[in-house]
Amino acid sequence: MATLKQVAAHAEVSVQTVSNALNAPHRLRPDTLERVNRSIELLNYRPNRNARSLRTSAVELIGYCVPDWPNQTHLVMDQFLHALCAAAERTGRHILLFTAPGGVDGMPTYDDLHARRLVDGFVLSQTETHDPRHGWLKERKIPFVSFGRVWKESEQPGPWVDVDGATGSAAAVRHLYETGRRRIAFLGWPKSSGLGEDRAGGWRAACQELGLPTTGLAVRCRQDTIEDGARATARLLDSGREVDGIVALSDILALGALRELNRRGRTPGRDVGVTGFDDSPLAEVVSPGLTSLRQPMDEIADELITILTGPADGAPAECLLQPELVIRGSSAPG
Amino acid sequence: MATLKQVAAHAEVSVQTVSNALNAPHRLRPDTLERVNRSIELLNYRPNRNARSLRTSAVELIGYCVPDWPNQTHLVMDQFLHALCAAAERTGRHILLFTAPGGVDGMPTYDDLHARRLVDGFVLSQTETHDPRHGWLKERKIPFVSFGRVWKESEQPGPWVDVDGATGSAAAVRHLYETGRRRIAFLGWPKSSGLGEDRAGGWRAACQELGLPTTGLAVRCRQDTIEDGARATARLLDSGREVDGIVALSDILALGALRELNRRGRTPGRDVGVTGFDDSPLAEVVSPGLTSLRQPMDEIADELITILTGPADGAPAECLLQPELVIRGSSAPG
DNA sequence: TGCGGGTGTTTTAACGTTCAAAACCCCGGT
DNA sequence: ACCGGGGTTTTGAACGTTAAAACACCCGCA
Repeated sequence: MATLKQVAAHAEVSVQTVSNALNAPHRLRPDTLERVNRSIELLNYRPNRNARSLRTSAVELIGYCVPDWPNQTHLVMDQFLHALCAAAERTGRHILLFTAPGGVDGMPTYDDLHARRLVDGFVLSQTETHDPRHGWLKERKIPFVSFGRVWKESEQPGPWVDVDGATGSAAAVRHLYETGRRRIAFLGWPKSSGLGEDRAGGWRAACQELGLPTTGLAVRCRQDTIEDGARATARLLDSGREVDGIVALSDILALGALRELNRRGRTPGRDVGVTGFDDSPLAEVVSPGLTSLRQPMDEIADELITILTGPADGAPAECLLQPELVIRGSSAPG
Repeated sequence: MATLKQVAAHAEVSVQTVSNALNAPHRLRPDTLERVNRSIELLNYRPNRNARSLRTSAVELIGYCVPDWPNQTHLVMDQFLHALCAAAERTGRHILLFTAPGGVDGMPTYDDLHARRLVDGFVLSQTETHDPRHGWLKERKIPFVSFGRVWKESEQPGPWVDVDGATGSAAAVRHLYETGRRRIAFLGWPKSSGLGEDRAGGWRAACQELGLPTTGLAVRCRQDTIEDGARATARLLDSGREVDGIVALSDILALGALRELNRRGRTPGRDVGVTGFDDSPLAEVVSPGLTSLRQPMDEIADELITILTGPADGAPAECLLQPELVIRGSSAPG
């Protein structure tokens, strides 16, 4: 494996000159640059990242804790990781994966990775209500950025990127309205979920704006399963409220709605419009296709990396992105 | 951030002694060790991994290329990544993610990561028939191990870990047999898929062993979608072959089967037994639950890491693990 | 002719660690 | 008193890179 020294010897210049050829080529005379580059090429030289990091004390690695998947099935995690990776690479960085216990118990792991200089900073996701990780990291001045807001805090402890769930479900409501629906229900999670309340709020606001009823039309599911989604849908249909549209807080719940509708011989799309959230791979693969709100993963990842690697000046960066309604058969005009 | 030097000064020993306290404590007199450890603790010292790697030229990082998800929905990728991470950490290593073009076009990326000493080696997955990556890496003596065999090669170009698909689907067949099924069909992929043929072979062998018919009972789906699975199931049911069991090559195809059965008013489990493959999160979340073959992710990950980080002696290690049949409602006795 | 000011290149030192070898210490045996 | 030797600690050098200072050279100008 060639080193700077060998390249320098071959090109008959000093080591530093070769280093400059790579990091500050404008400093070299064109002919020297040319000669050095030829030697680099010829010897197939690749800078040793460890030596570089040791000297500059920047490892260009970003830590991401791969979650434990206790309750939620996170169907878009692969999309997220791919986007995050790609975004990191666009800035010459990479993603380092690790595992850690949830909540505050995992923080020593974060600290350790940072202290031993395995990573420069962290991207957090799976943010939970009152998530303690943000405050902990901020206190210790460990660089991080969060995908997802810390709900129920007066002040966000650090920079974040998030998707506007309220506007998203409002868009879903308006879309169903445009396809002729007038009694649009909401399938959600327990009130303790900040993310859930955000999306529920959008549904309610849009309904009120359009003069649609909301009373008795919001149902909460304990778990994010097809089963619970189906049960909630059954309750709605049995309530006699003539529901003709369902905005679900997740694709999984929406699948439950589709199943229950099918079971009762009502055709999703034609009889009842249904929308999901996240545009997981499933949305495309079921039939009829599930109308869903796509999270703009590439933008999210780009913003995360930009914020994390940008100048760490004063005010923490905050970025709210809009989801995109992907229309499929489940919301076809009735 | 404390360094060896500072710890040494504090403990009034040489730098090397502190290093030894960490890497070869048996060389120190107990009282010295004690004193050094106290200083380490007090100064909250953490060894700098970059300096260490520079000296020892081992980075303890393993590269994993996060796939592009063109066609297949890889629902168990998160499980795999979590297991891989955990296994790596058990040996003091970590996983570094990166993206690369598919096939041979991506190889320069692998080479680069290795040459610049960002990783020690690679874990490959998503192995395809005639996958060129294995040969390429082997030729250049870049350490790697593959999750998945390279199908259709006389000789496997390098170490691998894989799950025994043949035995897996045979187990599914036997299970359906035990629950009273006698006409068991197979939902598969095109013949070009090595993995598909492996699983199909197991189904055929088990049926023959049990004296069950197979003619006309294997159906191939172009794509791994619920839609295609449903269509294939429809064809089977229309063929007049009195199918009472379906072994599907993937959970997605199995979901298609469940849907088609429901559509025709036939209850999965009671009327027709259905099994899937991979035990993806969906299997648990649908109703009735989908009987499926769980890949032993923790074992797989452990073997991958063991092989990759073990002694690189002569014969390439090969390891075939058994999937586990997870029984749920979709195969309840009729 | 000598001097200031670029421009391009080299020298020196350092980043934090580990390896190899040398030095030191203490003890028992001659 | 001297030597040998095992256990413990220190010394010196090296891993491959970059920042900063030093140097050499050329040019224009007084």
